[in-house]
Amino acid sequence: MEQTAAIDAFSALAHDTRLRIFRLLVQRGPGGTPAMEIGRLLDIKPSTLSGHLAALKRAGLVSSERQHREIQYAPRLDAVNGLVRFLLEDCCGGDEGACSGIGLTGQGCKTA
Amino acid sequence: MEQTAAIDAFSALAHDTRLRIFRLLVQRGPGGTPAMEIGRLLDIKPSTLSGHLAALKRAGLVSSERQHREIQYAPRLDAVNGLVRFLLEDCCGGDEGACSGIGLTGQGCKTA
DNA sequence: TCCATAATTCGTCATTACGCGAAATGAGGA
DNA sequence: TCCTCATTTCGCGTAATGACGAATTATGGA
Repeated sequence: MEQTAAIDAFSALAHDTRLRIFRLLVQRGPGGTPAMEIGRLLDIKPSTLSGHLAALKRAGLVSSERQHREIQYAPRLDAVNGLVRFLLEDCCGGDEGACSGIGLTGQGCKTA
Repeated sequence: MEQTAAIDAFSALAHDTRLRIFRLLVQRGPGGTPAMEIGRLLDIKPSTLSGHLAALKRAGLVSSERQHREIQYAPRLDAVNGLVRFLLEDCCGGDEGACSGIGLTGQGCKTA
């Protein structure tokens, strides 16, 4: 994960509609949700939705796959993992114990 | 954590300079870093830096405390934790096992 | 009290992001 | 092949964001 990719991801999430879309996809699970259904559930116009889904995809936060006539969108949870690792890289200068007890073990923060 | 707060936090991180500031603070650790030193290390003008630090603080991502003549800024790692929890809330509709193996246990995703 | 340094506020200009209607594109079923 | 529905592209007006110099405020030492 590099700076530019992280910024793209954070930018994608820093928007009311896109954040709602992403969280909906998380709740729907890895099976995927058709674009049209997202729009129906969240009341988003097709052209607007299309742009937001494209942004989320460009940011690597969602994947898409065609199923018959519809395109299914699914969240990429590994992207979230990567973001957190990037944020916490070299946490506390590698000083074990300095950043303890935040419950992010394995995310770049070496201690629990 | 609510939607608005999450958007503020993601917006704050969705910027080259602010992301560099936050990651620097993470690496520096919870002890805090004086504002001026941040500016010196990252080559940011005082007025610009001030605005960015204010944005990060408004978003709840950093805390500040006065030490003598300087103001020390420290990262709030619990905020990162909160963001991830918010993102993954009700992951997979609560279906244990559906979202396995992403290494985010305890972050809102119920399985490992 | 006075000064030097730390940090913030303000104003301006340039750049970019959003929403959405209308039109175009694309894929699959009959 | 033709038709229909799903999705994308384009263009416009509007609104928000960012950088930074200059001026201002605030803090602690002499």
